[in-house]
Amino acid sequence: MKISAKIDYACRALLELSLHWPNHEPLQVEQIARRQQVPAKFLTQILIHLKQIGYVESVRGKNGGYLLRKLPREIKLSDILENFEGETGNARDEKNNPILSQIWREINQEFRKTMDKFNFEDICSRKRQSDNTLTFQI
Amino acid sequence: MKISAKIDYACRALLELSLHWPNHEPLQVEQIARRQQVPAKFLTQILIHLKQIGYVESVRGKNGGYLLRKLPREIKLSDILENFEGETGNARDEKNNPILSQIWREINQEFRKTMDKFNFEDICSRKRQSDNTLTFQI
DNA sequence: TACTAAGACGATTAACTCAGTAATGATTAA
DNA sequence: TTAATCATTACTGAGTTAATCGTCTTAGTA
Repeated sequence: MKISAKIDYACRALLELSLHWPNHEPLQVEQIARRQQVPAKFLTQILIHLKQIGYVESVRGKNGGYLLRKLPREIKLSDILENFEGETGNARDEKNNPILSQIWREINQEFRKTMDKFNFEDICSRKRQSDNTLTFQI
Repeated sequence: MKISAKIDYACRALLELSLHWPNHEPLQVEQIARRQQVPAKFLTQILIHLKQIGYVESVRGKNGGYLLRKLPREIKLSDILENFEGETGNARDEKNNPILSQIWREINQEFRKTMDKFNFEDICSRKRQSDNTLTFQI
């Protein structure tokens, strides 16, 4: 079970934007990239994709940047994974080996259920909580 | 969640060998390939890998072929996935984003638990049962 | 015992995807 | 008008995937 850099980065960007929310000032690619240690140029591409699938909006020109287009609570990890990975099933053995095929489907469903449990409001809470803990420890 | 051709084919081969078990005649790559509709030469590589990680054994020379080296019940989908995918985690953000990192770990655990449920004895039963059903339907 | 065909073995390759860079264009606030 | 910023396209190198080719082993046999 591998999480590609792209998906990982997309989630980091959404986390950063969620932490920023509900502030209406757009957040620049450069800033997100710096805070989350992601290559900025690469992140640009990812944000464009996130925009196309409706999770963020962009403000062009000076003082532009990105903003969430949904409530953090409405964005789930499963959505992102599916949108970035494309088709989740494998049609390869649909015809030839229906049993295995069925098993992959069952596994996929379970997987999706797990991913559904994580939305960005919760992830933000966890982040804030862990930051507090850290502060106290220092 | 994508299942690569390699993993899919590996599972098909193991299914075929499990169905053949406990017969001690080795099963030829050519046969497995034909029955499961897998490119034979490619399957060879996969079987070599399965041999290296101890799931099958080979008999060389004429009348050679492959045999299971474990009981079907002892082979779980999770084993195969892990052995073929290599490392399951992503160390990318371990340092920078421990929260996301932790979440990926939790998801991975769930995933593993799901995959643990499937062993090849059960898959064989399902296969045999479905074949029977088909026969009755015809 | 030397030969031959069946069949495993392992190196190699072609195509593709992933991760990232670079260059250039379009848009807007100041 | 200019500087900041997103948008778009093309490119590249590394790594992976899917598949092939040629070689080595072995059983059977004349």
